[in-house]
Amino acid sequence: MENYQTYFPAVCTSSSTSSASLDMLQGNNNKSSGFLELLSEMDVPVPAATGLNVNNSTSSSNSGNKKKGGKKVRKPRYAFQTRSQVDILDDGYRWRKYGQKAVKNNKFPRSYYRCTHQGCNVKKQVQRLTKDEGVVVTTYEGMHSHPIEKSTDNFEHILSQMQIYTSY
DNA sequence: CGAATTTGACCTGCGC
DNA sequence: GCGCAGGTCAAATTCG
Repeated sequence: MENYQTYFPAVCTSSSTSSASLDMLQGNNNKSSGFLELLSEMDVPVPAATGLNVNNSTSSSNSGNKKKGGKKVRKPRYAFQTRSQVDILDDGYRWRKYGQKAVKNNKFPRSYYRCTHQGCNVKKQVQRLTKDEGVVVTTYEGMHSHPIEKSTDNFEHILSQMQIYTSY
């Protein structure tokens, strides 16, 4: 649950900015200092652990027994703002897309990904700024509890790939 | 043939 | 209470 800096070590060296929300990223506060911005974690109200609410009309007569420990679970979210032409920033894990929705302020839809590893409920969403087509905001949610499926050698390739797209 | 993606429907939280 | 916006699921489809 510690740092996710292992994702982009070369990038995370940038100073952590003040706690900014996604709304600021959407065009309001535009402080594009470098080519990447790391957002701090922020508390997000999470309904349940896995949140598997079956919306079945059949036998969905729940007595309303919702588990609540009383402790507000804050889910850390890490947002990366990247300059890239491609939305698929492969960080070494396998992701399965489970949704895509259009955002109000954005022309481009937001993609929702989920880690395919069993028991790993890490979520990721990719959003593109309507103002700058080349800017992609990747938000990670949760933490991985398993090794990367790909070799780190490939990771270097990814980094170089990012730089290639970045240099444009 | 299996796994991943697509896409519409559905649910929930929030504001008015 | 209703409507909007965001988030998720699940059946069908496509790709390897």
